[in-house]
Amino acid sequence: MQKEASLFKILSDVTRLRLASLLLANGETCVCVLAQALNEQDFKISRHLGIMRHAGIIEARREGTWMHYKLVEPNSHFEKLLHDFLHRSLAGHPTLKGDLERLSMARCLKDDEQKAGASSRPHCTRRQE
Amino acid sequence: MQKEASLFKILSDVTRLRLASLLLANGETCVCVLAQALNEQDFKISRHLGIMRHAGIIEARREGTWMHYKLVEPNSHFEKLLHDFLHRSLAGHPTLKGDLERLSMARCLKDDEQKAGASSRPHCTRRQE
DNA sequence: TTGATATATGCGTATCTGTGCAGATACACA
DNA sequence: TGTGTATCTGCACAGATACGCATATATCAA
Repeated sequence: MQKEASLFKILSDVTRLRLASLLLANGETCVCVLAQALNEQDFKISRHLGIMRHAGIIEARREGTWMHYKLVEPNSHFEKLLHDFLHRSLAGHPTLKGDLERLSMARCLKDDEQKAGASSRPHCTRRQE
Repeated sequence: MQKEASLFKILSDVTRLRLASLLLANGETCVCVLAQALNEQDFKISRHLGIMRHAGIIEARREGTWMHYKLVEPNSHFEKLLHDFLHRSLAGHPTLKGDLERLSMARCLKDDEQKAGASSRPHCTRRQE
């Protein structure tokens, strides 16, 4: 039962739980977007994503300088039910709603460059864009 | 979302996850029975029960020298779904089956007294007894 | 190659966590 | 009151964890 306990440990940190909720609700998402959605430092998000990735619950896809993360498809009865549980129990959670709100306005470029260049460079691709 | 993460932290320890599974499957249970079911030292079980009790997920009832613990009735949507999830995902788990097997044979008295006195003293009450 | 952007990681630190042991506490009974 | 059983807890220790900072790596474009 150590495997199940380890999965709970991954979700026992608020930052990771918010990340898991976001990836569950938004699908594959870029690191910079996740950092802005959670309003946290890039390196902090990156570190937690690394922990989740090492645990095998998310996977990464590189696209240029951007890294996109998404939840791994459940490969056990327990993981399948865990996904369902998270989806049902956290949908509509105030924290998740706030994170999704910030996510919808997130851009990869720094703010000053956005104001100056007006998107002369490409943004990282996001779902539904 | 800190509250939800804290609940996951409670379940992130194997001993506590096994205890939660047992209480979910067996209902109110005595400490000595839980210790024998998990094949662990009494004080270790007691400490983890204390952590779970302090977290508000289990409650205690004293009966003489015996303490009986059971899961608190879920008082939120999240907790309700969590109970359902644990019930569905861990039912039939090999670890839980083994723990339930030992639980069914557990007695409160020390082994030597059992052999000698042949149950001249009462056992702690258990479900379905 | 140089510079810029995005992401990851090594390190030191402060804090938390689980464990085992010894001892304390609570209760029942004589 | 004293003894025995069941349960809990103070303590020290080893190991894990999250954090912030600085730096490293990877990729692209000029």
